[in-house]
Amino acid sequence: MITLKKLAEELNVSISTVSKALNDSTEISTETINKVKNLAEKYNYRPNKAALSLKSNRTLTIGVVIPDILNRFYSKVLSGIHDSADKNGYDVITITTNESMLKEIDSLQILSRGTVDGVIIAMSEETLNKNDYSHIKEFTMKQTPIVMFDRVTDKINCDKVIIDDFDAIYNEVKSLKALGRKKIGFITTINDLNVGKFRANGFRKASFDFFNKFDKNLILRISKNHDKHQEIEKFIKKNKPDAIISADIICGVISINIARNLNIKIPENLSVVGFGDKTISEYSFPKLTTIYQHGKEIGNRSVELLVDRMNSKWYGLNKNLNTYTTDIIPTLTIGGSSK
Amino acid sequence: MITLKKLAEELNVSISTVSKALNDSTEISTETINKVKNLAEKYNYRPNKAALSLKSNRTLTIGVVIPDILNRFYSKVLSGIHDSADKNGYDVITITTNESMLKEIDSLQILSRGTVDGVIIAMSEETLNKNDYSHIKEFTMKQTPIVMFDRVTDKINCDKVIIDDFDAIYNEVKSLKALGRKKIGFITTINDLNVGKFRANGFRKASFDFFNKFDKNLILRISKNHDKHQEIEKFIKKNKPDAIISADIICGVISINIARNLNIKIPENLSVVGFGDKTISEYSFPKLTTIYQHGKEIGNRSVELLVDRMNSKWYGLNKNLNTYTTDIIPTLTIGGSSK
DNA sequence: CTGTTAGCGCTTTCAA
DNA sequence: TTGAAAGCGCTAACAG
Repeated sequence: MITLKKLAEELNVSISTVSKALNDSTEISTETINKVKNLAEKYNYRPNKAALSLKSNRTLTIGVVIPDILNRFYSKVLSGIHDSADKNGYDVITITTNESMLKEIDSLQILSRGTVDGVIIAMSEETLNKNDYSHIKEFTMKQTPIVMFDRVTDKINCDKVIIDDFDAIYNEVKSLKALGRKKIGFITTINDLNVGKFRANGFRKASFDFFNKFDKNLILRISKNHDKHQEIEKFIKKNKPDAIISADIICGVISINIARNLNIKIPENLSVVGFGDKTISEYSFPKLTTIYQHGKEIGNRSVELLVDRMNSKWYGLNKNLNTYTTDIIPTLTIGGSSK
Repeated sequence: MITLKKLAEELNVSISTVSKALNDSTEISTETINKVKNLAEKYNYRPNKAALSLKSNRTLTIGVVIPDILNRFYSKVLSGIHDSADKNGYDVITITTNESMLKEIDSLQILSRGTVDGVIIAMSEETLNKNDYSHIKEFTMKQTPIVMFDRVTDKINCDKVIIDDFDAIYNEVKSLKALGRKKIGFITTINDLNVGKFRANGFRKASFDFFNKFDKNLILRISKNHDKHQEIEKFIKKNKPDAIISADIICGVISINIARNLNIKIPENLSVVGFGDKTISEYSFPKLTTIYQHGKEIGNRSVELLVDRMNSKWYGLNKNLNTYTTDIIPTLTIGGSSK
């Protein structure tokens, strides 16, 4: 590897002169600059990244933690992440968890070594199931910005990117009807931003269109501070739906667990369709794959949010933004439509 | 970020003591070791990766350069790469070229900054088309080991992983026959390792099975030092096949170019099926997607070869291995079967 | 305009 | 058994 030192030696100047020359410092004469640049060019000199990050405390690399790279949805998101990261001059280091919480913990450890400037993560199913986000929480205590997408939780305060798609829910209802399902329940979580509002609207419209009626009771809205498990159990016992659409993946997973505990046969007597990715739909019958139109966009947005955050931190704006953003854009909604 | 320095200050010992303690040096007393380790544990200390690589000249990261992450084949390979890299303690940094040679050149530049210990690459279509591998060649001049897979070329001396699958060719012939093709040509390149031998066998057997005959003339074997363009042009003019199966992607691309120059309508009058990935099959009609069974395995093998190479380099075995391997395993064949 | 120096976090001689 | 110091490649404050 060709270094500043070698260039300096060959030119009989000091290392700092070379460094400054390559960075177009006004301190250096044009003549020297040219001399240096020519030699650098000749040897195809590239500054060592490790040295740079050690010095600058920036790696210009972002870390991505996803459950599965073969999942179409995640690979689309990843593709979007790559594009945007590239545009912003960041490298991408990807780790897959295979839905394992242990691996996820590991991954965050690996990325906590000054390897990356920021992290984009979709949590593993195991993490969601165990409802234990301590490792993520711990990570957020450090200085490294983190953005969650798709598999998110209220328990963690950070930027989030989720989808909220009217059409998808609408079509989901249509498909379930076509499959003979008659009593479809819809579960959504309420938060300050009315996330899931568009989805609920999609559900309502579909109910009218395909069942000629809309039963308010078939929508379960769970408030932030309520116990999801309890609410969902009550909901299932009371309404006995033969299909459940969950506006987020967490409630989907919970629904499945509860139904199993209640000895309801899945998928024979209850289809559960999660509005997340393939993981959930694997449990439903027949297998329904929610089609995401917005994978790339989610990736793009995640990077943008992360870059913003990293820049704020870098330029010392953290104080201002930390409180600011946590309240204002904890969740970014994509693809919502209010038709 | 918690550093050795901070630990040292808090414990009132020197930095080097802390370093040694954490590395279980026999120089340090058990008592001190425990003290240090406890504090490190408490603060969840992780050694800074940049510092480590600067010092050790190893990054424990491998770079992957692929045309497209959304291509099923490449994502499978990538998945295999991830698994193996993880097992070997390497991080993975991925860059996609979108089939652009410029982007590929860029990618190699990025990875030439001491960012990675080794590179796994499948070249872009543009690179293959232009038949210009100077950037790869240049890269191999540096110290960083490189492994090519799928999209390979004889022009570069390095470890390679390609597929050589009897069944796939066999089925390809079957499909083409089913589509009404009557005169199927097979193009393969010959090298010392008889790569493509299994494929040729697959073709021969399929010819007998599906056409009840095997016309030797319909196999074109191109020797290393022959001009592919010329040979293929001659072959097409002489045999006028209505379908061509190319054992490697390069000949596939070349065939298409030549056919176009000859005003042969693709895909109406000539199907070209490349034995590589989707890129080629997009030009064939109807679109044939070669199904790869071995994506993950290719990824695994690539990493293994690379790790071997990196270790040899690291442990100073290069001299020995450099000559050795260039001759013996320039190409690794996977999935070959001689049924 | 150019050079010296310190320091980013870490390992590793060498000295105490 | 511990510490001081050098050095990996780079930048930047400070001196000349």
